[in-house]
Amino acid sequence: MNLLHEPLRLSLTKPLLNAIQQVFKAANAEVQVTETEIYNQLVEPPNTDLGHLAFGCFMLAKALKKAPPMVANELKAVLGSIDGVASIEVAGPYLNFKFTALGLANAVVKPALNQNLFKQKLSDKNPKSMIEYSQPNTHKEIHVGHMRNLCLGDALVKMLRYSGYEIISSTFPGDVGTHVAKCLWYIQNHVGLDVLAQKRNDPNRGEWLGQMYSAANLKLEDEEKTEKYETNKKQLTEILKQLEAGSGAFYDLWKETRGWSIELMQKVYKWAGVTFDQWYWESDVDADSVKMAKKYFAEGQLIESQGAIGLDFSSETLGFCMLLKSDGTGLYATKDIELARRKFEDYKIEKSIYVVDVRQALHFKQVFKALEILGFSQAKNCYHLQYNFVELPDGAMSSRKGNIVPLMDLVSQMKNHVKTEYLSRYEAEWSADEVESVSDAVAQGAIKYGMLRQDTNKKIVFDMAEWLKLDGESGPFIQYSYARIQSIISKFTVADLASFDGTLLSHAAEIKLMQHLMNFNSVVLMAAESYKPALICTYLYETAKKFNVFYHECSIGKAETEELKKARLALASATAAILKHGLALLSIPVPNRM
RNA sequence: GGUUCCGUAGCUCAGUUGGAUAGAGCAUCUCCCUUCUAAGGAGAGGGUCGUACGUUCGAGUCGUACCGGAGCCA
Repeated sequence: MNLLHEPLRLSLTKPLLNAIQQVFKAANAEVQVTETEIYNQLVEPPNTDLGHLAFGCFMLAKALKKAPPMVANELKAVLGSIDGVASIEVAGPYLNFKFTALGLANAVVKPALNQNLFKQKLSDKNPKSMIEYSQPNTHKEIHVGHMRNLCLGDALVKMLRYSGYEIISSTFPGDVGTHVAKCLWYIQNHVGLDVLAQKRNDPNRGEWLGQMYSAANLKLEDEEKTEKYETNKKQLTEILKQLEAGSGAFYDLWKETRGWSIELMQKVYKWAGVTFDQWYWESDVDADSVKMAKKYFAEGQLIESQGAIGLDFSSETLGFCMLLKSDGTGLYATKDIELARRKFEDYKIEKSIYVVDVRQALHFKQVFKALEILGFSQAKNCYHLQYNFVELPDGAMSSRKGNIVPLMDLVSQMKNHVKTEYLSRYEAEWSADEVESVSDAVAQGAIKYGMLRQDTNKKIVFDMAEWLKLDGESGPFIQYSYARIQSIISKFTVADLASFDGTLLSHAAEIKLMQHLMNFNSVVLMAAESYKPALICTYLYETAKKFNVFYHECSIGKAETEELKKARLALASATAAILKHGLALLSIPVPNRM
């Protein structure tokens, strides 16, 4: 299925296959096992003292009708020596392999130094895919909850591209709907257009708009049971009518203020380092989606039920998927079907991934089912990557209720915290520009790592005080290790690093580090194909931890010989390269010092 | 009521697709800066993997039922 790409695992598969064939032949048994299967069954032992890779003999034992330890012994007897392997030990049902320092160094330190490690194509099946993520609404403020979506989508795009997939990234902001009407209604009736005019020159006009939206909701809720209710409702309906008609004072106001929100989105995307290949707008698919639904109804592909038009999936426990309300207007599902059609046609994609929170699970099941019924063969390759939401210690976040933490607030608090707590000691030494850029890089590390480290199906409780703690398992921990390596590299320059002697890297800390480094591409591929950026977070954290042990136990500056110093420097540089490439997959930059 | 997800150390979470002695961080308690950045390292304590059956050589991982929490639908 997947290309074999990890050289040390690969070096064991053929000898193991030969040995297995011999053992089976001697037992007059039929053997059916491939190199790929052997490759996939090579696991890491619980600790490095046992070995660097292990092969469990359970399956073979079953086929041979013998006890696993016996099979392990038989295999060892016929295995002979393998290039780059220092020892083969039997431990119960396991065959444990230890590599030589040179074998490890050649397999991972060299290719990391010359960058070849990062140029491998990891997967041979790479359907052209689109990843849609970040669907913020205009006229609302972007908060920390949106960041989880942004980080997930962005990391997936980068991980899959790294693995060899052709990926188109897209975003689908919601720039129409009742939230827009509410916001404009509040400005018109409770703030005044003169205040709005002043806001034209405010660099934070996008944020202001979001605050107006929250204020609008509070006002409307307050007045819901008063005599003002009917008036408010009428006014909102009028605004919506103008927006739909595409003309009138509110339509002009919408066009202008929509731009303000888009500015805010772009500010956030720029900070996060995110770019989209394609921007789809809800306002753009809106009208066409209704036309499309009417056409399908005319063709007899949809059914009518109590005045509404749609598809009945109740036999599949998906309920009724409404596409046209009795007043002839469309719904979210209508738009998503039209949007999906455009994605298929515009880009000829085979696979379509949606990064949207778990609350939309039923919605996407219905949409994918509808696409299938309507004859889109790509429907079976539509995938909803659902993640659990971010909430505050006192409950769910909601722009409607106004209890949100605006993303840019978190960013500025984080940057200030980094400056005052950590960077102040460099004030005399560093330029203001460097303090600024390093604090920003660390803030990105803290926020993005924090959003990605947890599995997608677990919710994140956002507590500002907790997020500002930057020790232990965190993005900055990894960045810190990287910065230390850069510091060493700049201090001890060695000519012709690539010619280091790998046999010298025999210290336990060096072996453990290399043994871990060799898994980089395997972890990235697994993370990419299972849509789990958290796997890369854990891997990089472990890498930094193992480097720190090496750092404390194996001095580079005080190495006994120049050759050993060179070899350790090569290992440190290779580690830095892996940390940098790994963090880049999570869109986290690395500072040269911090 | 139907349906999906979650339940692992005091707290927040990992657990390589069923394998070796269940691991990290935070918090608590000890050590280590005249040595390449202490945002670091070494060590200690802390577990009935929600409960009960079942599947098998083997279950935190798979199945069934129940308990508790969350989401969506009606």
